[in-house]
Amino acid sequence: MNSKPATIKEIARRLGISPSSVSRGLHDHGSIGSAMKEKIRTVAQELNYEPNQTAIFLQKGKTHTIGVILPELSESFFSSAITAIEDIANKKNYQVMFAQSHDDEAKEKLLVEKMKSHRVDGLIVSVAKSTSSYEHFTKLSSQNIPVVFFDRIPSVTNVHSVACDMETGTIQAVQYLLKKGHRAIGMINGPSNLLASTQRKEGYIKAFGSQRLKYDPSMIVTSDLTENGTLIAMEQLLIIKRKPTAIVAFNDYISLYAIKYARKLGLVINKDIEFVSYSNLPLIHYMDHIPSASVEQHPYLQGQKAADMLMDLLSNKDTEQQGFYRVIIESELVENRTGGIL
Amino acid sequence: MNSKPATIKEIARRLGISPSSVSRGLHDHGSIGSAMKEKIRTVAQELNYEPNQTAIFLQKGKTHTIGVILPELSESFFSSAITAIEDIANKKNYQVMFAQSHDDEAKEKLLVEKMKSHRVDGLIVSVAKSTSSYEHFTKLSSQNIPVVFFDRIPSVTNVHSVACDMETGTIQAVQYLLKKGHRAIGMINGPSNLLASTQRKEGYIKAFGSQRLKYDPSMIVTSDLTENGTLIAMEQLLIIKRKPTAIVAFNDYISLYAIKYARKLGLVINKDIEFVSYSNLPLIHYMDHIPSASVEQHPYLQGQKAADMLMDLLSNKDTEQQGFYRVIIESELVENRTGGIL
DNA sequence: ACTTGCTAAACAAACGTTTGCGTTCACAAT
DNA sequence: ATTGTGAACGCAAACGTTTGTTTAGCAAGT
Repeated sequence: MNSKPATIKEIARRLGISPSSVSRGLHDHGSIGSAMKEKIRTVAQELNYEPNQTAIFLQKGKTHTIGVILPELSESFFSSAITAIEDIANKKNYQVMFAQSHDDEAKEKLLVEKMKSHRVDGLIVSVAKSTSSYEHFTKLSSQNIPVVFFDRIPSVTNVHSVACDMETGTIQAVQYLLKKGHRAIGMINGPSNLLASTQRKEGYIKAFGSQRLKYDPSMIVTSDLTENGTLIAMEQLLIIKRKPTAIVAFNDYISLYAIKYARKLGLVINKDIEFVSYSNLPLIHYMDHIPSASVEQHPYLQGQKAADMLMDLLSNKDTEQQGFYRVIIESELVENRTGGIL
Repeated sequence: MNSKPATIKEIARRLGISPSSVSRGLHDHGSIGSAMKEKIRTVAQELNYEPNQTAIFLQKGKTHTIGVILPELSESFFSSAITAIEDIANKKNYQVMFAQSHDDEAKEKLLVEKMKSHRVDGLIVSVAKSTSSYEHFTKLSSQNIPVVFFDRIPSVTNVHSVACDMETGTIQAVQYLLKKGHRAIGMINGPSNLLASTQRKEGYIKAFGSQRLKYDPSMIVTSDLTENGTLIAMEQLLIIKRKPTAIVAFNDYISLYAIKYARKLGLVINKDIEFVSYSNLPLIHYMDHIPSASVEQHPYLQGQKAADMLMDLLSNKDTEQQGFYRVIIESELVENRTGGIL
């Protein structure tokens, strides 16, 4: 009952043969008699033999484990993404070792060290908001441990990455509103140091351009992504003489904050003012007053691509690395159906 | 740049001493000269030495890794719980290897095997809904790999577990409604094979008993936890001559389905009918029409206790096991503030 | 009878570390 | 001069596996 797990050695001892023969017998590997092979198999069965992976890891120098570091599991974006990563990894017989940085750069660095010392074969990372330097990652790559970034990717170019292009989705979103007849379209954008903010702004401008309309720069305001910052942004928008009849919000949360504020002012959603945002959170489906459309960022797909990329890097580890993978996923506007009674 | 990571052997070679001395030097372990110790340390620094955990794992027979298997990461309950587990584990220098069963028993079994072959030191599990046999887990325990169950725990007694007692929370919930003057209180319960359902029913009955009131058995109906099943349950409740003025719903989702239905019938929430449920999901805080209170199940705390328990089992692995840990956390009613404008 | 060639198995080294047990040496105590 | 003591280190085994290199045995070809 409390016996140590069976080993190859034990099997060898029982059969009076050498461990190496047992190993070969179990692997169809080298030269081994089919009679003996059978015997080995049956004894292995009897003893309930399972290979000790730690020994194999040491021997092969691989752990068949990939590390995943991401900011917050409670964000549904990331829980979808990691589910995808897990699925792919499992399919390829890899295990996932994961940890959350909680958007703390120091913690992130610590985790990278831990992962390294656990000898993960590769790493998938979505960096913390506060992360400003990337040496801890480049150190990994230089030690031949591939790193793939996704969604929140460093602004440097010499890394492998998967990300979603917000520009196309934004163009779709604005065109969607234009087609509906809106002309005064506000945008609540995020902090300007984020690539995602730049892309949203670009998309906004291009959408207007594509219809040969010109846009009002004062219609683009910035929120620090808190509820309060969003209220301030809304005030800025609603002060404009030509009041916006539609607003593109940075994400669904921002949208909900803004909607709440608009309703407080007595505005009727989708009548006086319409919202479009990003993320397409599941919680939307339980609510009455929601953005009429949302730009989907495909978290599952991003996770999938990132995992595929890492798997590819791992299997071609020996062959000389040439350049860096850089996958861009197109974001995509989807219309929302409310889950409420309205 | 692309060099193999430094090893103890390499350090030993450079200093012309034996690997064992290096090991001791790095660990303050056995007898080692302080001068030599210094030299060892500096060389280790220079070479950027990091111990190869896989070798240590093999040598020590421990991986300092715990496995976590749970049904769905996208449920906020579980993402909180695993965050707690991760926090505790990290504090004790353990890494987390995790996987989702997606409520599929076959997948769960597979995962257990994978975890075992990766030689996790212990396992924390919240079992899949469909899981009916537990041999795959008992096999682990018998191999001296401790297993701790949390939240969804097997109905057998010879396991370690952490769970939340729904009865006390239910008593609080019903008493809360009684105190508010409600007398016709409905309950939408879950499938009767769940322990959690039994506890809810018991709590309901006890709460009435404690006020020397008697309850109407037809007030307790069952939902299969889908939206449609919940509508049927609502119909059953609203058919009763003495219509319920308040309803205790199995969880927040059920509550939201029920609220949606009630509103469709023109009922005004918290006036014509009041809801109380379980889970205390974050999404509640964004909505207008919500249960006025919710029974908190303390996912973070459950994860914490489960991790603590496992850590304890791991550190006392050698000492003979006597009995099983069984921690019960009291559920607790918390009043909700709406995040909407109402 | 002697090389060849083949199969089936053993041998041994290796992966990187830890650790019990020696060994050596210097020096103090007898 | 002998013994004891302790410090500082080396040796070697061990963890469980894989894998390149023998070796042994045996049948077939010359």
